[in-house]
Amino acid sequence: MAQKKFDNIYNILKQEIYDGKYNETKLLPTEENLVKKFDSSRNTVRQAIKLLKDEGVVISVKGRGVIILEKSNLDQIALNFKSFDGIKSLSSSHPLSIKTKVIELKEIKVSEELSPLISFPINEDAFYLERIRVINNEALAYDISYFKKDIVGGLNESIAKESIYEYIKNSLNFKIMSKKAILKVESANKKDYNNLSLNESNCVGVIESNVYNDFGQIFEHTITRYVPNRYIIPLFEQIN
Amino acid sequence: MAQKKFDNIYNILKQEIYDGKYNETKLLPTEENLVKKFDSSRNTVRQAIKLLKDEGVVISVKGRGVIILEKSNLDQIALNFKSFDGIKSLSSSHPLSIKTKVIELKEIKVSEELSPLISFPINEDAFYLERIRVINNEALAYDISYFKKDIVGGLNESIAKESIYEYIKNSLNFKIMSKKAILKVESANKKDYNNLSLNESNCVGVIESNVYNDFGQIFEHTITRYVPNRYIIPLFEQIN
DNA sequence: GAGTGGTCTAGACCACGGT
DNA sequence: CCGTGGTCTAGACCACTCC
Repeated sequence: MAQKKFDNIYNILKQEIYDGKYNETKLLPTEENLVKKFDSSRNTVRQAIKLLKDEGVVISVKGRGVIILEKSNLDQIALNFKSFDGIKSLSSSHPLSIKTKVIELKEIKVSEELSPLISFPINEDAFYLERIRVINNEALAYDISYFKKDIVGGLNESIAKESIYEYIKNSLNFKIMSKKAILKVESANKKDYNNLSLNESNCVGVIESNVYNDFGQIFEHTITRYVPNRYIIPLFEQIN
Repeated sequence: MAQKKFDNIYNILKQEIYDGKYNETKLLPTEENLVKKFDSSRNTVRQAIKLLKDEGVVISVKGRGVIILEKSNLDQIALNFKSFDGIKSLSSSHPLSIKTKVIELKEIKVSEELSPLISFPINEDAFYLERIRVINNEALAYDISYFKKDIVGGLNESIAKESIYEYIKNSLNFKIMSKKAILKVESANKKDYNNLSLNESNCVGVIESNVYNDFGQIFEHTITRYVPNRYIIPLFEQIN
């Protein structure tokens, strides 16, 4: 399943936790015991534990041990949230018919005013792309995206209609490495009323994000605006 | 400043990056060179780099190096976002007058219906607390919180009016370790209209969170509902 | 092929929690 | 006091990038 040793240990421990193997103590075996159990070094065991910590499954407390977190109702909701650009549709009980409608795709030069808003240099050649996400015949979200032309090369409507990320993964010689975003609730504007199935609502959720490639360059800036009551975004925070 | 060696290295590197020392290459020195520079082991250097990665300052690519991320307009906004329960007020140009108004504080027994909603066991003794956050005379957010009585002990109105977290930190024998949350946009309900300065808006942002102590126990469940156009929540995601 | 970060090992001492 | 996780060292080999 996993060739990396610490990844393998991580998976086994996660499964064992899930199966309730440590329910009595609510503690993982000590690192020393895990070293023996998996015939590995302590560093490797600690890497596996790090993964569990990052995921919110355990915390480790010096002098006490590695403690399994109590179950939360938020866990289930936040599970496999990868479905739709990091935000998860609430209507996932039925198989979704997700359609992407391309409203506009054009080439632009980044203006002085636009530049600070999207973190692209002035005069950069870019694609401007506007898309609506229609789920089960409701327009639940739309995106305004900017892509740097010199990084993504050629974009056309058929690529934009399918997955641009698939296109990047399969056809381009860089990788998508990280994403910075902020999240807001805003009053709806004219475009929102035109594009979205807002019903009586007069607000939208807004996610504004920059996406980086494996050279540390921003190649995409996207503003996603989505209707209320349909999406959730999972968060996890470690204190200290 | 920092007694931990890797913390010290992290701070120095972050400052150097900020000062533009590596602007030409957009690369940190190789790990081997950092080992020499800081007279440390490679593991220690890698821990420092790990901190920079977690913070979205660099990415590391095998065979290429540790790459400094291009600056994003979202960085500045997301900076020091610790101000208000993890969400940052947009009106931070002036010093804020944040007041907390306690609406209700009572002891309850968790019912069968409530239990799955807040991840507290049925019949658990808990405090129910309702508070409004008034910022510059506007009611911008309110919280409904549940605290496990056997963990937080005694809560009273004067504690609730000030910071409960300060009370925990100073007076109780456990630590706050992690927080799981989800974020939604919802239509406003009656309570929202009563409690918040919604103006014309008919939606609210909702953050629902569980907070853990250093025994892995959930001791708090809070639902925060806040007005549109006033808050942002920063997000950061590493791919792979 | 040379240089990079990723993984892994086998030790050591320290700080903290619980007894 | 003992056992725990936190930090740190000094090495090794591998997978990947780039020339």
